[in-house]
Amino acid sequence: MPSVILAKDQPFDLDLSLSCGQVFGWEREETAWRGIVGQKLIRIVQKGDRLSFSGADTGFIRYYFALDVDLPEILSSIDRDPVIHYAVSSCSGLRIIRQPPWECLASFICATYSNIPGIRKRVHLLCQNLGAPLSPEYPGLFSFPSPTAIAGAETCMLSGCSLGYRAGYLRETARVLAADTGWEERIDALSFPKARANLLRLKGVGKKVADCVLLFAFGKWESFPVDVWIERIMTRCYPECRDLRTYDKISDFGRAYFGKYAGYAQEYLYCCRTVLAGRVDAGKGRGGGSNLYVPDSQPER
DNA sequence: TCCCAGGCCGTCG
DNA sequence: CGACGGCATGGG
Repeated sequence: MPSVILAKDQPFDLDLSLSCGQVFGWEREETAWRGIVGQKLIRIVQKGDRLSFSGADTGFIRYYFALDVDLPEILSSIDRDPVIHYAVSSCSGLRIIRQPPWECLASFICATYSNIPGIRKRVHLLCQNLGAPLSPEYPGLFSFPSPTAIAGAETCMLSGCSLGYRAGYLRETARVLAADTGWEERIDALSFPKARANLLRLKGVGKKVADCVLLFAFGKWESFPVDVWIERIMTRCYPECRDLRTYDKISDFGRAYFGKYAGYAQEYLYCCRTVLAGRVDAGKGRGGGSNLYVPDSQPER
């Protein structure tokens, strides 16, 4: 089984990176993770500084998990107050994965107004219902369906993926992109704002989805997606955001404040969302209020 | 049972 | 612009 040894000064946490809500096509097996990326069926396990894997070559693994990125350098650039410092300290080794654009885009179209387990279910169903068999070696495992496969899917197959009202958006966007080979290269070559405007023309793609795709698939690390959790965290922990009520104002603040790696800051904050939003009790009891482990909600800086 | 979830779209001031 | 209702589904 091939493996890579992580550099001592380049932390990486596989579990954290795969379970933090940036990617939805991976599942835990007994000891390892199993993931479908493109046409690859990848298994990977981490033991300390050793990453052992199958189904892909070393170059792909290093690229996909962004092991070539100087993480400490990025984190030192965003670590500018007690709030983000808490998040950075709590999520050591979290890296932003480089996802294939279509899988990422389609996943986040399916992600709107849903929780993470629900998104994972939809992604899994899409693969099972509309994906291509990976190989005779892995019966029952299917790739993420291409735009063409989704555009041409029987309505009942698409509806059977628990997509709800998102099914129409996904199908329409799949239809447009199936006829637009080269869209990935085009987006990739554009600046962040132009790429964003381009993605916003697609059905089911609003600011949040566009920003997630730019961050998680196109390496536009200044992107600062704002979901309900990030909105809570920013308005609660950052006085400058106290009264900001629109998406763009919060996102623009995040980008201006954290700089060109604002997306990393966003992801670390998101990873600590229940604590930083003051909702440790969410789902049980009355929720809200507890400040366990939370740095001062109005940090002096 | 209830509330909420990595929101978007159409519409109306 | 900004605000607001509707939307389908599943998880806790």
